[in-house]
Amino acid sequence: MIIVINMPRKTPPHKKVCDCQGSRRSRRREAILDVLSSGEGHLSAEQVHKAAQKRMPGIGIATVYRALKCLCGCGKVLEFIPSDGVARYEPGGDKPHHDHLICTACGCFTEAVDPEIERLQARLAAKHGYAISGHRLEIYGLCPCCAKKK
Amino acid sequence: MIIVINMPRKTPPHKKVCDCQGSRRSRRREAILDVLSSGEGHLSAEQVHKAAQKRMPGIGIATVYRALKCLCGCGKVLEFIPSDGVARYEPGGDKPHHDHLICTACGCFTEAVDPEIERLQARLAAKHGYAISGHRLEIYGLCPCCAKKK
DNA sequence: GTTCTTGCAAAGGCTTTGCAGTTCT
DNA sequence: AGAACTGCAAAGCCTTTGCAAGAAC
Repeated sequence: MIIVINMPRKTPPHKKVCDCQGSRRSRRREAILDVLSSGEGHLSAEQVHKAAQKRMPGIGIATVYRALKCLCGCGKVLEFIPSDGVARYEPGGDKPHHDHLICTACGCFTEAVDPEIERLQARLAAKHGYAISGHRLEIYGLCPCCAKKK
Repeated sequence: MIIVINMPRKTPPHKKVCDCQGSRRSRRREAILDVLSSGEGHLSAEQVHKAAQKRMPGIGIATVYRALKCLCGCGKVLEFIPSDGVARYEPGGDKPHHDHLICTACGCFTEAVDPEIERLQARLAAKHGYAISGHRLEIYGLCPCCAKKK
């Protein structure tokens, strides 16, 4: 099974993010995790923040970012960064790997996976001498709803 | 043939970028295009700027960004945004579509393409009712050089 | 009491934009 | 002349960080 790995972002690795951190019970983190678990997924940090504020008024955006980093480190949340450069978050861990179909009209995300593609990716990597550790596939187009409207 | 399309970035579409613009002969734009054509490709805007300064001392970063946008609009340059969120540029137009293998150790880019994967992507999109307009595939791992070093 | 977490405000990195001056046609 | 291009500095967006206060263990 292939795990999606994002390119290293700006965060330098000298400041540990979630080795033993993120372990304390905290209402905000629980709220954030709850937002992602019960929500539609693929939320931006800002969207997570807004949703979390309904459950935890006063929660700050910095807390959201920090919690998301921790939760990503623990594997409880998955971060993925599409080509608009804005990170999206979804509940992780138990969820199997998947790629994304992204609607260029409404911006919605659909999860999809094709085992054959996964296999061929591994083959392609091997062909170029790469020791594959992850991948990211995004397919852009019109979702069924938006295609119908046109 | 599938063309890679990036998600819309922040630039709102009300300000036209390259309909009839970018047409004037300009030493800076020629320098920028030259950098990309003769260089190794996959350069960030900052790298393009640095290289362009050698040919055109005093050229500003804003000029580089504006020129790149124009050149992308004209198809002379391709922009692609990997998961670190920093745009990379490569000469476009005549070049056939390709995906990228990205080394997680040294950050180098390798171009690759597998027609079968392209086909399966189209199939996957169709299966979900998507009218596909583009895609982006990045495979992460250790490049042959870096793998050998470990 | 020690360590982790939080809010706020400030800063960071990449990119875009306003403006006045310059260059091209 | 008129439109496009340019450099500079300022601003924008998303994200991270320093700090002092608060909460968890």
